[in-house]
Amino acid sequence: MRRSPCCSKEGLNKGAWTALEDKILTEYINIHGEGKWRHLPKRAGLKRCGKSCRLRWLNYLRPDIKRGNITNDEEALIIRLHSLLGNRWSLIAGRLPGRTDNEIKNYWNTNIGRKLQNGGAGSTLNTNIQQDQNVKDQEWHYDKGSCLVQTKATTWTNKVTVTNEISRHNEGIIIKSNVIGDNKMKGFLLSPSKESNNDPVLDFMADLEMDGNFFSELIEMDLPESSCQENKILEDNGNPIMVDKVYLSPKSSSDTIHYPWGDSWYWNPLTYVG
DNA sequence: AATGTCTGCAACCGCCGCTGT
DNA sequence: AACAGCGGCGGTTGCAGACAT
Repeated sequence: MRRSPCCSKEGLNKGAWTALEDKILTEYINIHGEGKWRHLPKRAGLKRCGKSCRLRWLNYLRPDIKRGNITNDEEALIIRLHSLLGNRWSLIAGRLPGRTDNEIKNYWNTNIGRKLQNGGAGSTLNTNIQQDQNVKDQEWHYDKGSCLVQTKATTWTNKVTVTNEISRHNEGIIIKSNVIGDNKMKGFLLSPSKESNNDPVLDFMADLEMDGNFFSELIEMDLPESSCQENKILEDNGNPIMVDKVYLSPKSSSDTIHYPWGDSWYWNPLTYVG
């Protein structure tokens, strides 16, 4: 059954907002707060759809909106996050304070996407973008269960508990992890290779079988405050484990997985937390 | 100067998940 | 369990200004 429109379209203004409309909306929200978008236009005296009011507020009028061009750092982060999350603009925007999903989406479509299309000789692409071009050139196996990035946003806040059992073996440390919640992840992070043991920070090989949401949601996890420091993730008993690098490998040697980030993937999840 | 084309981005649209009944 | 309302999301559109001819 088809839903009715969010509000009657009869007699409503459309298109660009006027300064007066902005003023009315801003003053109303400053007094009454956000939410109740459906009823807001009538109560505020605006001839606008509730959705339109919400969009205008979130993308333009909100006081914490950051104006100005996207910086190089922000662009690099967008590219990196996009390689992880795909077109989940709201999640990406959530990692860029003051930026909106609409702004990032527009920026991607008009700048980065175009650069990627033109990527190659003479372009000003930085390394990240060139890597992303390589990503595009690779075949993804979206639909074969091998891709870890989903395109649909989900909300998964405060539902997640990561427990780690650490056992030391001759070959190093094995961390068994599981995520308790609606999303399932099972797997383990293997010890650093012997070759990398010069690094005081552990390199882990990951052999993971997990829900496709896991990585994107891991970014969203509310880790304990202390876990955000010095690349530490807390064990159950509260002792920190140093985790700096995670590499992924196919679940079995027979799998042929082309990860978007290349054959192996460097990721410091705590970069994005807190 | 006039006209056509391109670009950036604000805004709209339709779909979806969550929640309350 | 089924339904409806709401908020949120991503894709797309359309317009205004910039730029090219």
